[in-house]
Amino acid sequence: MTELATQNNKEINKKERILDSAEALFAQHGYDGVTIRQIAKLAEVDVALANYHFGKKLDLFHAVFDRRAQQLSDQRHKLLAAQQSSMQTLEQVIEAFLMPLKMAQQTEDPGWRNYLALLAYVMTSPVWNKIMMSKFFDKRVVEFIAALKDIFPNASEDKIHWCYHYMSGALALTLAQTGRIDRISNGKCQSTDFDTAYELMVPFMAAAFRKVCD
Amino acid sequence: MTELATQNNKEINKKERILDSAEALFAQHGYDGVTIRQIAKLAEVDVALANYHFGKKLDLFHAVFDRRAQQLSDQRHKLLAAQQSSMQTLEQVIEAFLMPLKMAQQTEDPGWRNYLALLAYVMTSPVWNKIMMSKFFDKRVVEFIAALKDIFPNASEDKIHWCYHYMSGALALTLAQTGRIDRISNGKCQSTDFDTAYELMVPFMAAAFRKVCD
DNA sequence: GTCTATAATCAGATAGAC
DNA sequence: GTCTATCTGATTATAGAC
Repeated sequence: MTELATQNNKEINKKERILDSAEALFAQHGYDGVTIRQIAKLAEVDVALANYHFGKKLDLFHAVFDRRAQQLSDQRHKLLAAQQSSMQTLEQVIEAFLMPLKMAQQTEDPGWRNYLALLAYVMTSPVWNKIMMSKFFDKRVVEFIAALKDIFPNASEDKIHWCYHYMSGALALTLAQTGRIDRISNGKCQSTDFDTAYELMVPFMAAAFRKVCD
Repeated sequence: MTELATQNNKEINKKERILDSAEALFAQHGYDGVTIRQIAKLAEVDVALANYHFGKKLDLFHAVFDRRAQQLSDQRHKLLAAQQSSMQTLEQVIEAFLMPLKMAQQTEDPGWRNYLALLAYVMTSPVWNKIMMSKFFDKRVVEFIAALKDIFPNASEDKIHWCYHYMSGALALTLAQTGRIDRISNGKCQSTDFDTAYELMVPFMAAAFRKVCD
């Protein structure tokens, strides 16, 4: 747990430290697997401070989720809109959808990696998905689906949606960083190798979409 | 919560009812999101009974996970071994890998659907994945990867592993039944439509594997 | 803003009667 | 096997001093 607290955390203000620590712990153990006390301990602040700044535990969870969601969603929107204005290849549309995540995951800030693991948790949870994903992300997915419809004007909507579902699952597992690919491949591949993860995902998904939607 | 308890549950013995209820609740809310008391209430048994039969909460969780894991793993092994003995197409190998899940999810028994949602929870959790997936499932994945290596003898191992990773993610999200595809497609697709989910997944994944591994 | 102290609740686990 | 009762500890949340 201590290794999650970076040295320079000490310089950031306490409110941000609470968000960072909550982000890291919620991503690892889920909402119910984390206590305010654990968060406060990791953030090296008093237990009562989380409540003072964010109110109830559930409010803190939402605050953590929302903090980077807007930023991510905006970036996605911008890239997808830029694509839609001109004729684009399937690969470019998929890349535009994945780019913000790839960028976020490759940044120096470990907070972004924690956040994306949290996003994976929310995406795959039957409970949280319904509550949280419609706030920021569903809109962007609808835009992505629209771009796909332009590329596959003759495909049935069902097929496009199912294809997106498969891609979304592959993406979620990548964000989650479970370490399973490391284990199964005997260390030949790493969950943290995002370069490869995104590089291969684009042709993989493009070929798959074409097969089903063309 | 009450709707999860089926009428005929009343006839099954209490030990099984505890497992069934724990399975349903753990799948929905995760390990930490469920209390022994909730499980007992749903199973309509006394709180102390769970402890009597299964010991600690963590032991109960393992008991739930293990109950159907062996069965699933055996079926997968049988189908993959049958495939490997003769030359097979990529589609057939993928289908052999998915078949046991498809069958389980399509059965009348809602317990199997709950179990597969639990499996998705374990697969996507950084914590539980490391503890639980190696017990039964990693071995079968290695067999599946071996079959893929036969089909793509010239592909680098890394690429095969990453492709499997994407498929595994798509599968996990399907098992999780989050209801997101229903929401995004405005009800045109359903998370519970496993016929379509598996029917489209085979050509989708086959084309994707070929693109990356050929 | 920060911390101490505490209230109120609820968790897991078990002892012991039947 | 089953249930009642209870112990122990932890948790959220907050009131109030500084």
